[in-house]
Amino acid sequence: MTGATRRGRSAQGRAEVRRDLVAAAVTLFRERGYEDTTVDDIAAAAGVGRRTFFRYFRSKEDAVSPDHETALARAAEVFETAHATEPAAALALRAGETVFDIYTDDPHLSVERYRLTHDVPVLRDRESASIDHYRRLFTRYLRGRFADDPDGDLRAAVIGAAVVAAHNLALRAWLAAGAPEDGMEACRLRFRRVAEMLPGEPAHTNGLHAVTRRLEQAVVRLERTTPPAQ
Amino acid sequence: MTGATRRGRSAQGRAEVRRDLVAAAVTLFRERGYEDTTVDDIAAAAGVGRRTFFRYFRSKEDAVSPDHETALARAAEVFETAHATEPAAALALRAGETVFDIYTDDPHLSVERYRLTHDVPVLRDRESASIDHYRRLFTRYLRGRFADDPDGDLRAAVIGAAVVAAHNLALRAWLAAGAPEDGMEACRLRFRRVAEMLPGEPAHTNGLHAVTRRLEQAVVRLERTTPPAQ
DNA sequence: AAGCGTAACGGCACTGCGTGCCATGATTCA
DNA sequence: TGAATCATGGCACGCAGTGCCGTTACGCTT
Repeated sequence: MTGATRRGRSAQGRAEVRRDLVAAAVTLFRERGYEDTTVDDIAAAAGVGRRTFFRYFRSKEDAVSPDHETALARAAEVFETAHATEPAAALALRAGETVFDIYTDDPHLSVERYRLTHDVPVLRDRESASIDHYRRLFTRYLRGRFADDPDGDLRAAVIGAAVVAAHNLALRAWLAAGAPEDGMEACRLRFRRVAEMLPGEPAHTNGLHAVTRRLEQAVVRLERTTPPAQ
Repeated sequence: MTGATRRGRSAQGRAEVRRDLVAAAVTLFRERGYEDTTVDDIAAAAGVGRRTFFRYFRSKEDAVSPDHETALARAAEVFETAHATEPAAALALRAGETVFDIYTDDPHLSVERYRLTHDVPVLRDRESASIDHYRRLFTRYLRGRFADDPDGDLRAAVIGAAVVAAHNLALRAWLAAGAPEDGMEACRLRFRRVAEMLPGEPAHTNGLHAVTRRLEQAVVRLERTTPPAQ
């Protein structure tokens, strides 16, 4: 298919060109290296003009992780449409799922992207910045939730950073293992374990110790008067 | 001072040129905007050639935060020379101090830099990547510490991300307030409060939940057979 | 004091990214 | 069939970053 025959394509054609460009970029980056691959090379490999490449991607780096904006928007939608009574932890899980979806769509391509972002410093830094967008989004939401707490800002920052880091750890472990189909459940479980490590509600955390003490005393008191059942 | 008279300067001269370039860059970025300022403009404002700019900074962005490598190296030295018995929290505080030092050296310039990284998306993303270097450094160290723990990786990721986020929150709050001299102590205190929100030793944390569960079950069991005391 | 090696500099040319502009060809709709 | 629209390719341009080279100032030796 020459460039001429591709002119004036439909929306379906656009999606196809986009896929071709991503595939060409990822392949060339891994074969020749990121720095030694020019946009001309990518465009030529995909059978389009150089100018067209920049109509699909804002930059050369964008061809590696072009779905970031979409994923971020979806995650933002989760927070915006969330009911105020939904626990923050559950919300984080739901938002995390929307991000997972982006990767499970095409596991093989996701692994290639992961390797690139792992090996090429420029792409690694770019991904750090992308991930920080999620952190900011989540932290901003939490800050609103914790507005009444005395250390609300700090709690929001800590929990936001921790959850995003855990999400990323789980995701990267899955990708590093080659993104096996039966590994996504372990990935999800791993992500969920972050909840155990988070500081709970301040009143709740402090209360937890108090409750523990109170229960211990109650048990001691009761067991002193009554033999345990069974 | 013309370019000709500046040739063949000493090491002291180099530091001076470096300062001039940073000052020129920060000033111009804030006056005309980052995108509308070229490297030629910066070099001309500092009285040196364009080629010389790139002998002092790897990129245009580097002129805004040129001390990142130094700060990262100092923080790394803290971890490398740390004794194995020093608590991780104390270590984080010490490493955080070395980073604070970079900013307290020239508070006014630090504020200008903060505003730039706050306003210009490109610089913001770049700073996200820089901060992530600290996170990776700290997380890597913690992973070694928690190597024996079952969820060591996750704990390292969570604590590393949380501590760096807290450090950044405190630092940015201080900078946003104009970096007052008497505000650094509040900044330090704020940073230290992160320790209260961190997950403790896994045995401790899990134990707390386990104890709670066990006690609750005991109470239910006992209350089923015996009317509550009092 | 003269000479020499070194270090820093400025200028030039080049590659490559990203963008504005415009003509061209395909598609869709009236 | 003709007009409007959309996507494309090509061209030119500005700017970032790099390699190369000639030049100049400094420090050190003799």
